[in-house]
Amino acid sequence: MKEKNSKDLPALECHIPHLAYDSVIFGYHDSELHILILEYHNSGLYALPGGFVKRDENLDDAVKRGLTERTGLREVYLEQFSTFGKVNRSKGRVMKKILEANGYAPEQGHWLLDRFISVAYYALLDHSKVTPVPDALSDSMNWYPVDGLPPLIMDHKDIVKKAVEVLRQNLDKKLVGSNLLPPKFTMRALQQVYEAILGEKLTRTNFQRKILSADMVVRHEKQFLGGAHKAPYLYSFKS
Amino acid sequence: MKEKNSKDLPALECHIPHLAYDSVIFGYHDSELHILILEYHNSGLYALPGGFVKRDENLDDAVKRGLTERTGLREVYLEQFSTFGKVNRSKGRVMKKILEANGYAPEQGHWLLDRFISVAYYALLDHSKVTPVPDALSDSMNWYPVDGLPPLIMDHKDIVKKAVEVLRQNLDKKLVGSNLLPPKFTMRALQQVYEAILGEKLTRTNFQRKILSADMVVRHEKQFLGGAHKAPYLYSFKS
DNA sequence: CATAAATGTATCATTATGATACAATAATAC
DNA sequence: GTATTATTGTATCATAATGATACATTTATG
Repeated sequence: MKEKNSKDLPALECHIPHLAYDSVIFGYHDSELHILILEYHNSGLYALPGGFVKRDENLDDAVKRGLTERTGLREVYLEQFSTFGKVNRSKGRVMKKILEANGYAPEQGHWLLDRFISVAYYALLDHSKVTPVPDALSDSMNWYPVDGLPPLIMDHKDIVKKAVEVLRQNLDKKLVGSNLLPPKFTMRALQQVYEAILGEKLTRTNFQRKILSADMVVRHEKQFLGGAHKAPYLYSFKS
Repeated sequence: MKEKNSKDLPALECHIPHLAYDSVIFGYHDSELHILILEYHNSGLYALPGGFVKRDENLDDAVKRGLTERTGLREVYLEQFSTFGKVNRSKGRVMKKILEANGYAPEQGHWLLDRFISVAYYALLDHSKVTPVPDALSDSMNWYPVDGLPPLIMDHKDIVKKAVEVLRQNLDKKLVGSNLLPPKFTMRALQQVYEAILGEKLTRTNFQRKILSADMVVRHEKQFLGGAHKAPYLYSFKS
């Protein structure tokens, strides 16, 4: 493979050095919570989708920009949850391997091989609306169940772990369910989302009582399709 | 005043550019929650104590280092709570004014006048153990009640607001009280800490029941001093 | 020694939560 | 058509958590 010029890589002049972001992008399908994971070209390395912050760009906007590029979606629910700043979290070695596997030969001291502090965000989105777009260095970006992730580079496993913890904590405070489901859904679907996030079974009747008494959903017409049983109502989130 | 040489300022070579931290240092006294605030020399400007991260230093360690320098304490309870990254949060103007008021004349484009992303931490400590040490640019560092802060530079007011929100959320999950009080304390003192943090009155008897049933404190001997009333027990936190 | 002030505990009412029961109903099998 | 089955929506009971109140206790003061 012909060596590519480093000029095709993100340029230091445009970006804040030593600063990156990583996104834990949650989606729900098949009764499981999933995350989007990048696979880098020719390297067998897996990572969270992330990126860099432009010098004249708000941190939040950089993350939104990356998210839109990778998923095709705008207006995604996004929350910053932690910043990872250990010296040894950055591995110049790993980054070099990824770049070389893509045909680049970054010179010694290239800014992408430096130490990076990473601000971590999680996103919640409707799995069915996403068309994953891998970045320039990656073969593919695919959904993996949270409990069945491939080995990830650097500290990305820790980042995911923390994201899940924070998501669980926020489950009752924020409208988590509303962002992972289509606009209308059954009570059963919502319960399965909660169970997937919490990793435990909930009692159906008490869950229903809790959701209804929390006054967070409105009830719509009944849904008549497939299932030898009473038709469930459809619900949607308020506001 | 003779102009000082910029070489006395923190050097770019040693530090990660565009990255800072700010600390919201909580202490409790006089039934109120207080924060340590710096007053810069000759400028009438007030700010949270903060600093920069060395190129070979863990982010957490940089914050601990700064905290020890400002308070004289080691082993302080410290928690990262948010990272502030808006482009317009940094004000080169303000930083320039502070430096000039200290006799420095930073050249155009000096790194301290750049845009900064700031990782915010809060600390909890025993007010009586602290000896505040202002930094090189500051006249003084003093305790201010959270509800009576002077006007702060840049977005420091937002940082404090967020810190208080997170502290309130964490109040029941983490051992907040144990870090703001001396090792032994009365139930009344603990209740006052809770009330100061939450900004609301609690029912004494129910608070006592809650703390005792949470199994977080051990009871010691009674305290016989000052007060025309039944002597209270002293308690201390477990673990 | 009576008083005032605050403490430690008990108890009642109310609310929230967990567990169980049961009628209603849409698709399927016959 | 009719019985069957799986799931839904709701009600209800028991238990736990929380809020409100009562009261005896005890320490310094006058």
